[in-house]
Amino acid sequence: MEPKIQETAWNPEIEKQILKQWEDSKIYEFKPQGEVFVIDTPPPYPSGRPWHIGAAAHYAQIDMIARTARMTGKNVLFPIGIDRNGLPVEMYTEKKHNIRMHETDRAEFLKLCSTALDDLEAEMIQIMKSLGLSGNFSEYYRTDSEQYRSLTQATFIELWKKGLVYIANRPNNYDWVTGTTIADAEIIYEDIPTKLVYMKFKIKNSDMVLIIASTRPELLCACQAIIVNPEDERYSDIIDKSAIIPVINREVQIKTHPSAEKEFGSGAVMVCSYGDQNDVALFRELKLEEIVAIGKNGRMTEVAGPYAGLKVKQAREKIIEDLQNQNLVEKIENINHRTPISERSKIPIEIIPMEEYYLKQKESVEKIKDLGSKIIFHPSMHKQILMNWLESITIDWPISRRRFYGTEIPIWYCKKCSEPHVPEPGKYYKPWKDPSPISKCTKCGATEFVGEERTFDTWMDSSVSPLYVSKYNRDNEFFKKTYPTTLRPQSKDIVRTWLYYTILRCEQLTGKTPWSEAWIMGYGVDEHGAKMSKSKGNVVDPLPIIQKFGADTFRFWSASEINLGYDFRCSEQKIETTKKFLSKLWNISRFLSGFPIVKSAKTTPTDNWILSELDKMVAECKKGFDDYNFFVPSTSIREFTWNLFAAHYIEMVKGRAYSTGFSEEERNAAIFTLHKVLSTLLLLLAPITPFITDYLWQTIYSDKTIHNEKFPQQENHEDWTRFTKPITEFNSNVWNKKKEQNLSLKDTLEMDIPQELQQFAKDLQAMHNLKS
RNA sequence: GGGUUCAUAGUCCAGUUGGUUAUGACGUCGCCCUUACACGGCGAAGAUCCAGGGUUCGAAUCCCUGUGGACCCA
Repeated sequence: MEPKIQETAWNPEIEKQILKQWEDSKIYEFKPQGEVFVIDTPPPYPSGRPWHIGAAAHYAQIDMIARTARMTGKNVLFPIGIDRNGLPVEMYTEKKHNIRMHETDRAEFLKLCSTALDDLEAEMIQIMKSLGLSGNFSEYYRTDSEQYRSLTQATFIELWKKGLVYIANRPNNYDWVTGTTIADAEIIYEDIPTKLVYMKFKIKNSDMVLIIASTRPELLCACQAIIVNPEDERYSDIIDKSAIIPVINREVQIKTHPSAEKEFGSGAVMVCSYGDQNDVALFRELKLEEIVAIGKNGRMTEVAGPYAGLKVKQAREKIIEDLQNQNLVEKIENINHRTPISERSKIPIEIIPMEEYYLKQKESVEKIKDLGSKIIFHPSMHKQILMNWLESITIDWPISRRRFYGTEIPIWYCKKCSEPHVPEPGKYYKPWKDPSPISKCTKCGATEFVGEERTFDTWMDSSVSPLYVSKYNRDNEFFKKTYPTTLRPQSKDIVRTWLYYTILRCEQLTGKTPWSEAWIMGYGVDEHGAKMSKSKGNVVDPLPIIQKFGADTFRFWSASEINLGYDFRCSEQKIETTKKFLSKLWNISRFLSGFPIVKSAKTTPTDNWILSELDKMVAECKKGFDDYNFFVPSTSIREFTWNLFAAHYIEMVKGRAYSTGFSEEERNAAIFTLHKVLSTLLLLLAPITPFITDYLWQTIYSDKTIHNEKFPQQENHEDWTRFTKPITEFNSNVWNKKKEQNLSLKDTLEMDIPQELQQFAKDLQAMHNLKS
């Protein structure tokens, strides 16, 4: 019989035809009936080229989850989305066009951002498709679409009406050159040479002088406390006493706090509003009253007295001069200070109190701990990241940003009394340019309004993704069937942000957890274990790799390289060697495709042995699939296929399958078993390598796709695995003997079969051409 | 500074509730066209299981201390 497969190697070009077949037959379409499985897919952010290979591997794995669920008989909703809100595209656009956001017309700037995103998005979608993702591409969503943004706004309005949003004046990172609050993510740190000034503070009612070192003497006027380490014996006498601020001549109290390092400067630290983030924390903790010494224009305010109106740097020089003139400086050291710099304007940021909107979260913490404890984490250890974060929440969530490319905060203020008004939910509002939908102020009755200009923190959008995919507020029937969703897959670095904020928001809106399971992945790092970055030049572009080796190779590499929750290494060489396994599978199939399909047979001991090993492997794989850990099935399938099935079983039954010296019944048993093993392997591999398995399945076993099949179940065979070791060792012995005697493998050899392997004797003799 | 996590051949990785000789792959070296596969087969070399201490009849595995790395937060 001619083999149905002729080619000697799998050709990844065939993937394109299979992809088209899947698309045409719509085999992955979601039906909201029966048991549903809803994935809250992370919408990737198109922040630049190339797309991170770790992200591509991540999506390959999410697809394996979707396919695993389908093969257990579930209807799977696997949405595809693109995240398009936020800072990176603004920075990308500024750089690309050499413009500044706040100096550009807002509508014009938004258009430039949108175009930039379109280009990057097109490439991402193409990669996702060619990876074979079985997601819903026909209605992929964008987080900057009218529909998505109106959901973000509607959920905000809902929370506003519940009284969960408030305005507060709190310290924020501020870039006075571009005139905007900036997020922590926009801050870079640089070592900048600066003067560390040792200043003399007099202790009240005493002759003692306390030396305090600071790089920010211009903030003396905003000093509200002095702290020393509680274990610092040098200062134990002056705790709770008052010191006189030099030049300013105001009293402040001396307190103890463990954050004062004995070794830095003199060990005593002045706490000013605000020199750095530590000051912010201390002001909050010690309940100090802030003094705003620096204005939004980057100049000293009136509280600075003679220094008012000077720029920070000028004020610093002037006050050092004055201190020296009054003999209040002990010494000045030139040091390199790790200084927070605004990434865009490259100037040191200032921390200035700003009025922003906050979403209440402190009062939800206990509720979220409770919900969080019920969510199943894969792997379970990463639940700890969430729990630790919940322990450390001390302030509410600032949600307003002075940015352009984000969802607008839907608020209009009365021109007369400034009362804020939110519109009716359901529409997408742009208060910075739309006419007010509010006609009359509810407080003073005035009829003129001014729109809010700020946008939301981008996590405000991202945190409603489960509500968006399950059509909250859009299709109640659909929502009831699909929410809470089943699974959130994401990477571990954003547990504290995306995962946490999603639980918070969904709890506030629906009272329920957004998903029952969370699947947390590590990062893709380079082949030496270092983080990939453009500046290091170690970024691996996934696109040429997928084109060169095919999606299945990439996917199998991803499955067998990534142990759930741990970081994984990306190297082209490793991906290349993975391809060999697909070759092996291909050639096994090619061999088997020459034999007829046998539905049942009376199996021999050799057959029972491999079927028993197969059964063990099926059980092993099931464990991995249940935990969405594809490392487990991919490695156990590879080992079984290569080291037992191909190396030993196929060799043992080749003679029998070709029927040389065996009965028809024995022959059928071999062919039956070969097909039984191969078809099981294809089904188990289908979620991991969907292309090659579908091709082989349709060539050998069926005229239908493999992707509507169910997983094979464990059959609880009689356990023959105790023979594995003796069989493989015996084969090895024979091969070694022939090698020692310089024999070819097909030459005859005189050798006895050991007693324990007697029941396999006929196959073994045929395999090695043994004579006893 | 707080937290999470990791440490096993040149490289990557497995190792269930402690139990004979520590798994597999890549790479290296040697031999081999054998009625699926040279993108293959067979064989070989290669490990103080990070260090120190403890528990135990017995530790890669459990406990403590330390060292080094990665990441998150401050």
